[in-house]
Formats: sequence, C-alpha cells, structure tokens
Amino acid sequence: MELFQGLSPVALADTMICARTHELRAETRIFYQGDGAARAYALIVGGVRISQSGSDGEQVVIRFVAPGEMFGTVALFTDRRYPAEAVTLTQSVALSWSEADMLELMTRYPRIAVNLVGILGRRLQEVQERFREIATQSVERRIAHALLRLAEKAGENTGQGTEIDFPLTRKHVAEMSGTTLYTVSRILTRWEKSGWIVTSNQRVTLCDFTRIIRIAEDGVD
Amino acid sequence: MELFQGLSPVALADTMICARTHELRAETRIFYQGDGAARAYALIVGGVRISQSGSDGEQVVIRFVAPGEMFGTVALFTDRRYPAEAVTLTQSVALSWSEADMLELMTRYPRIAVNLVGILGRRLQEVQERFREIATQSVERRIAHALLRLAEKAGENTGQGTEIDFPLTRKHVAEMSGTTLYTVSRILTRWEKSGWIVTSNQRVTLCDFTRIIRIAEDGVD
DNA sequence: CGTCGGTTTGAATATACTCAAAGCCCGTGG
DNA sequence: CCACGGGCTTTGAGTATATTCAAACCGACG
Repeated sequence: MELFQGLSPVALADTMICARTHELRAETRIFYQGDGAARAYALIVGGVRISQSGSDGEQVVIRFVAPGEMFGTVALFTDRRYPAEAVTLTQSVALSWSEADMLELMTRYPRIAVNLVGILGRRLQEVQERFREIATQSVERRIAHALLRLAEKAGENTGQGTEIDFPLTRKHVAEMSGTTLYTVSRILTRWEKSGWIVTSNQRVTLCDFTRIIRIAEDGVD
Repeated sequence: MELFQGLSPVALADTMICARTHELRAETRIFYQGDGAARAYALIVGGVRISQSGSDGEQVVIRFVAPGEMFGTVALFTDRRYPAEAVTLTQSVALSWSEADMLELMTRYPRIAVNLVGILGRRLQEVQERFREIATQSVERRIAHALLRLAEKAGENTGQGTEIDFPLTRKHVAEMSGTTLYTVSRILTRWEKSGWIVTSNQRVTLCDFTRIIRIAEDGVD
C-alpha cells in the first residue's frame, strides 16, 4: 500500500481505525460519475475498472485498478464529484476513508500527503503518455501498448506466457486505446493467428512478449 | 500562487528565501525531456509550453503554463527525470526551488503538500478529459475544445472578442488536439471565413464564443 | 528586396469506422 | 444431458474522415 509507506506503526494503526471495509461482487458499481465524492478507496483484492463517459455516452477506460492501489481519491481534493465511475471486474475487497478522516490523517502525517503526490505524479505521467500515443500512433501500436500495460499491472505467468488475469472484452480494449471493438477484434485475431497471443473466455495471454513490444515500439508486425 | 495558498506570512517568507529567480527571453528551453529533474518552477510573467516527444520525434503539447502556475514539479516526486520539455513562448520570469528545499518546505508546512495534491488532481482530471475527447470526438470538436481551454487560461478581452494572448502556430494547435497542421489550417480558415474567429500574426481571437462552444459540444458547425 | 517560417490549398490515398449479419461460446434452465 | 439464449466476437463491404505530399503563397524582418 504505497500511500501509507514509511509510516510508523502507530500512524498505521490510526489510519486503520477509521477505515471501512467493503466486500463486493463482480460487476458492482462502487460509485457513479458525477456522484458527490464522499470517500477514498483502496483496493485489497480483485480488480476495478474506472471509466469516464461524455455527454453523448461515449466511454473511455481511464485505468484498471489492481490490488494495493487507490481510487476515487482525487475527487476529494478537487471539486468533490467523482469524475468517473468505478465498477468491479471480479469479486473484490476494498477499504475506504471519509473525506474528513483523510484530510485529518494527511495533516497529522505529512508523509501521507507526500506519498500521494508521488502517486498522482506517476498517474499524471502515465495519462500524458497515453495521450501522446493516441495522438500520434497507429491503432495497432496503441493496442499493443494497452496490453503491455495490463500485463505489467496484472500479469500472471502461465505455461503459455503472461496472462492478464481479469476479464477483458474487445470493447474494453477499444475504450482503452481509443478505437472501436471491431478494429480491436480484427487486430487481435490477426495476432492470434500469428501466434503472438492467445485469447479465450475474455482472458488474454501474451505468448510472444517481445513481439508485442516490437509492435508497440516500431509499429512493425 | 495556488501552491502557497493558506500559508502564514512566516511560512511564505521561508519559501521565498530559498527561491531562485529566472529571467528568460522568448523561445528559451528551460529544461529538456529526460534531464535529471533538479528544480520545481513557478511562472510569474509570460508563458511556457510543455511538450512531450516520443522515440520517433512525434511531439504533443501537454499544456501551456500561465502566470501563477507551477511546472516541472511532478518530476521531483517520481523518477527525477523531466518527462517533457519546457520552452518559453514570450519573455518570461520564473521562480524555482531545489528538490531538497521543496521537500523540506512540504514536510514543515503540510498545507503545501495538500495544495499540491489539489493542483495535481485537477491536472489529472484535465488530461483524462482530453484523453476522452481525442479518443471519441472528431478533429473539429477537439480543435474547438483546445481553443476554448486556451481562451479560458489566457484570454484577453479585446473589441473583437476574446484573444488568446500568446503566439500560437497551426502546428501547436495540431499538437494539442492530436491532428496535423494541415487539418488545423483547413478548419481554422473555414471558421475564419464564417466569421467565428480572427487570426493574424499567430494570434487567435474568438469572436463568436458561443459558436465555438456549440462546435465543441455538438460537433455541429 | 530576398529569405525564412508559417500558412493555405489541391489531389490522391490510407486508415480505421460504420453497419449488418453471422458465428461462437458459455452458462442456464428445462 | 441437451437445447436454448444472450453476450461477445468475427468478418465483409462500403465509406468517411483525416492524412500525406507537393507546391504555391503570404508576411514579417533583416
């Protein structure tokens, strides 16, 4: 749990006292976009998808949350409305803190604030990179990047290669890489026929990792 | 200066003591992408463009910095390399702090850290929105959004309308909205012929503000 | 007056989108 | 245990949108 790294045992106890625990089944909406932001969450077990939708209903996936990461935190410090919605991918467990407690903790233990700055900084850099990619690269490269990021975050090593261990539809990949589910399907089937990847039952396994990296970097296939 | 808001006069004096002043002419590179991140900056006068480039040289504009804003700050708290480059648009004045001083200040006055979290949070939200736009909207809408954001940040009210008061090439608009300078040129000339905007000498003035907003929202022209 | 950076414009083209239809797989319920 | 239904995926054909490349143009500044 990066946010609380470097805290004394006493401080850690303090933070746990005011935490609330949530047990959630798959496909549960934790908060909606536009809701008043009441609490900050930390994921312990499972997976969460954060998506943002525009006025027409076009959606994009902002990120996938893996165990150990925070989500819904930013809203507390900005306009107090969640700018996106959070949905569990699988059965999950999360902790949460109220806004007041969070602020209190942060002023009592500045280290938390500094940690949070680091976390947000890294997230900012990641989105900026994704922005550059979508602005300048071909769809194929973007899809490669998307899969690599997921593998990095939630990759399980199986016999066949690295499996991204939560359910992932073509639509979601499309919403991560700024394209349509049709294009994603075409490209993934091509990769599968070439043997770079295997997909089955909404699970994607990267077999030829270096090949995918090559596509992401060079755009060569 | 949002970062230091809510500080006592004493604290403010402390921060100013360790600040260094920079006077910069137009088109000066303040730092390069990949440089070891030594200092955090605050812009006092002028304008700065932050751009990121990929391995091939494709560039995007991450943001324009207006007076009162910080830049180069995130890098101190992540991997200590600037993830983008900063170039002055016009003659400018900036303050800067060393990494050590900044950390020291933040732990001494937690309020600074909390402020920074708010700033980063808002920037994160903005990039995420831009990401959604570029992923789902037509080029024309994206250009409209780009101009509106600039007008919001650096709009001067003249007789003809709202002028964006720093030099802005077609190329830069393209790099903000993820398109080519040719497409930007075509669209801006069309808007100019219709009377929604006026451009001259790298200055853009939005005459029919509501029209541009309509394009940004509906995609209607 | 010439040069250079920025801009406009045209024609040809590519890339990826749209829409429609069929197929597949999985879990459910009979 | 098998048949059915629903969500997800595949595939094709046609097309729009925006890119690419080339060339001319404009205007500011030395």
